[in-house]
Amino acid sequence: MADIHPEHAHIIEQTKANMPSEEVLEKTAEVFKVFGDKTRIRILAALSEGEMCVCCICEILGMSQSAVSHQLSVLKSARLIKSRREGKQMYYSLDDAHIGAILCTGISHVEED
Amino acid sequence: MADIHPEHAHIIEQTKANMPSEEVLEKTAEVFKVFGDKTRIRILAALSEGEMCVCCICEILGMSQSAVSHQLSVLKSARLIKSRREGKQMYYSLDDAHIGAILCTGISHVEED
DNA sequence: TGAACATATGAACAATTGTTCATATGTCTT
DNA sequence: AAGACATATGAACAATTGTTCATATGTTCA
Repeated sequence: MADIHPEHAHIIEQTKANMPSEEVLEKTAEVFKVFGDKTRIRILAALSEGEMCVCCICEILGMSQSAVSHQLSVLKSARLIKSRREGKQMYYSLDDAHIGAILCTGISHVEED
Repeated sequence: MADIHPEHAHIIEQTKANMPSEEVLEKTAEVFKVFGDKTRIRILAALSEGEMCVCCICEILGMSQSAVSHQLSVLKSARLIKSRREGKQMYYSLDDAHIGAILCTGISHVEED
């Protein structure tokens, strides 16, 4: 590992001081890890159109109920979506405004230039 | 897989029509996958304070030069950061405003409630 | 040119992850 | 209460990923 140049020392200290806590960074990485899968992104993109039941999501994605349900549970554990029961069906929706914003900005980054 | 209720049919069609292309969703998932690692999040958090050389990043993270360099190359391939050489040193910085925004919103989501 | 420095890269290994299949849970209707 | 329906969950397998170690590339200065 390279030596630390004296003129870098205070940048290092300053940056360390301004960084969010290790706990926050760890949890943030966990959240993005959940965004980092095509099936889950497709689910989130569908839900950004509005609340939806599981069978609709399966139909839109063209995937098995089991695969979708597993991913819904991952999304819910990470608090990216929330659920509501109506009779036999479960309706899912984005958890809060952050989720739509993150998704949107990510898509913009991909779509631009 | 459950049957499609008639009242759901048009929601399904509508949502399918409004979804970004498969290619965009795939690429978006790839971008978030890159955000989904603690080491890379720490690097991005450091770079959000400003441009920085590799040895500073190693020092801030307390990690080996090799591990950091590998992750920098992942971040760069995904166009989350860009680099600039100055003599023997490489300086890295966030690629564009989207990256800081995504990171920031993710951290906010974690820090709130 | 050669030595020293800063960073990059290839191979390899352990650990994590997404899907499928089978089955369980919870809800409604008769 | 039983059967049908909608969704959830456990086990298992293939595939992907992050780090380490060793070494290569590129740059400066004597």
